[in-house]
Amino acid sequence: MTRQTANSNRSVTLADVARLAGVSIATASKALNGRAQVRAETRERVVSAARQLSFTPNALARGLLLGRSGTVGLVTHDLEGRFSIPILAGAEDAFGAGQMSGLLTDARGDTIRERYQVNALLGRSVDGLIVVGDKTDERPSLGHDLPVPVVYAYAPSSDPSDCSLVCDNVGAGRMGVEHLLGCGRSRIAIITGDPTYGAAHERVQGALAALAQAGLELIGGRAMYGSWTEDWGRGAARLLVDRFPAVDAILCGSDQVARGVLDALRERGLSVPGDIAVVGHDNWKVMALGARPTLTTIDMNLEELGRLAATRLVEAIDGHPRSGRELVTGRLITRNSTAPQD
Amino acid sequence: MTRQTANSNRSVTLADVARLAGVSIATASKALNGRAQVRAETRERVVSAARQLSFTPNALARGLLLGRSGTVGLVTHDLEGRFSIPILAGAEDAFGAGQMSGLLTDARGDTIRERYQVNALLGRSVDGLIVVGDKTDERPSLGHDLPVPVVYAYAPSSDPSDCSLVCDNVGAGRMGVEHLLGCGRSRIAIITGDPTYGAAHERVQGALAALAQAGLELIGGRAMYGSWTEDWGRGAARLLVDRFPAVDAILCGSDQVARGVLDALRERGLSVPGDIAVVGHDNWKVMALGARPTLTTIDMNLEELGRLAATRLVEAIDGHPRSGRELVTGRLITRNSTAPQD
DNA sequence: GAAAGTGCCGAAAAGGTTTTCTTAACCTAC
DNA sequence: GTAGGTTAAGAAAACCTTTTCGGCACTTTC
Repeated sequence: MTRQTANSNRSVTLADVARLAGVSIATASKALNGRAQVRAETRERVVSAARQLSFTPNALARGLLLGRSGTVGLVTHDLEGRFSIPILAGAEDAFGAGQMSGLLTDARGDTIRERYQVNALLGRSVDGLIVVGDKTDERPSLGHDLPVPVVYAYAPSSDPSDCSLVCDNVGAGRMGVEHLLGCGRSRIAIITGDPTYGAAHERVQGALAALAQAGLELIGGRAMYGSWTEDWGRGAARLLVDRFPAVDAILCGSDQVARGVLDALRERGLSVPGDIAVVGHDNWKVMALGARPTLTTIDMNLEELGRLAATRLVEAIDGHPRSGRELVTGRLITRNSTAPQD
Repeated sequence: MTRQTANSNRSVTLADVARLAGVSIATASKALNGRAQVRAETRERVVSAARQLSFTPNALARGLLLGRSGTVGLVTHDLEGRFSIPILAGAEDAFGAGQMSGLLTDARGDTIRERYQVNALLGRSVDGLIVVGDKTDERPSLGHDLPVPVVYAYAPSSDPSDCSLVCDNVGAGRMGVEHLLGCGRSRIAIITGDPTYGAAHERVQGALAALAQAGLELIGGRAMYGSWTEDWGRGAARLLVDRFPAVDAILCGSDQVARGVLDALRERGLSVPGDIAVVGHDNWKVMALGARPTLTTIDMNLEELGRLAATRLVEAIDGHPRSGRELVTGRLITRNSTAPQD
């Protein structure tokens, strides 16, 4: 049995196109890729043959030859997808439709696993890597002996010569306080989350700076740290209003915490924002929109961060790497918890 | 300048391993792949050479040759990642570490985009496709003229000869009611979500069947449809307890709805589960655990669904396709909203 | 009319791996 | 000692595309 038996399940190759167009494989390739040395009429013939056969070039063969696969590896530690999915979406946008695909793997916070995944991805000849963390704290670098560029998103690399994209937590804290000041509040308290998270401290730091600039002090003297839960938000809010009834605004470390705070305030008979204004952090839609009143919060612009990460990666792949940490500023989303908008 | 100049950024190939081990490329390949015709001592030498050079086979070259790339395409419509991320995780588990990688693309609910993504994935020689929907309603089939098998997850294909994996919504409804009956409740009402979602109806259908079996009728005579929001849950719960004060249990269509229901009941001074027991649906952790009391709910076993989807896909790739719809049953997670567990 | 130049096209190599087929070496049995 | 058999290893083809380089045919220029 010879090889030219009809092989229906084999996909159409460039050779098929060339045969149909009556040219060589080389010419067909040049015609389809817009290379110069092809007569217009020939090119036309090839293109129409390709269309007729609905030819799709084999990305594997091309990748093997060029040493570029047109794929990037995405190593995520955030299985909830709260951070990595918007980042992936942004990356897809930045790469341009169909030009680049993302190989997504999940390392589940495990360094060994991460190393393993990176190797698997390198074996697939990815052109670059984006590492997405699950918190904004520094993480160890993957090192510089990798054959492809790496961009760290959300969690920056501890090595300042790596390229990292992070949220501007300090700026976010500042932004929250400035908004509250602009709403006429001056007795501001902070209820935030887990003190082992750098993000919690950074946001507080920014808030304190803004307060200091306005010549104000934090109600209670210090931020209240706990956990990133509604439960803690409720408990902390009760404690706060009992000890400092004069408080007129609460800046929260996350939307979950803010949600708990809002519930506790309502149960204490305090009106929001009448008596106390509340600002959250994350713009986690289901939380912020389900809250009563709907929650003013800071959106970290994760899609933008993702787009930027992808852009930086493409630049690096094209031979123009950057290094250092780049801050992505958030934006305030005003809703009813600071300024009723009926 | 010759080619053998140290080329540090070029990765180590099988030829390098073979040279170090003092064998031919063919032998090296056979040794590393566990083929038979290699002497044990030779194999040992090759393996240690490979380890020494930290050799990783080039997946592109292998894929090109075998016609299998070792990647599967994941087309998702659920950018929130609420469904697709657990499914991806399950798939990764099922494929086995590093054996298969998932090329994730997001079609954003757009059929044109989906078609485009599928073609891009096929160009990358994926071995199969998993299509993840964003709701449990039927979706159009991708057709049977694709060169690779397709498995539909969460949203089944409208073509019954496709292989689809779906949640057992009917069973979930039944499960919820049976749990409530077991807790001694008999005056059960249903507050669910958007009536344009088949899932809403199916869960109701299962619940009604279980009620009928117990010789009971639904309080209010019919399920209350609205939207998948807390707002609706609150409003519906108020309406319900005003009109039917005797109700002693509410089965909710989602955790978000349940959350609203719980809030409204608490504000009406009704105790949960003392006066009224509440069951949710989804086991969306932040919702269910943040609720007061914590929410008994039905987990749809999405990881399991994902694992199963991946398993079915691998089977199909290996030449053993299945067709038809396969139900994945959920499991009840009991928390304090039906049975206090202090 | 010959030499130089130009425009198009095709042959072939390269990229890294797997598999088939061939060869070489060694052993067993008569 | 030779024929036949068995085992281990290597040579080469195949997968599909891109690019370089060579060559052919035709045009221009003196």
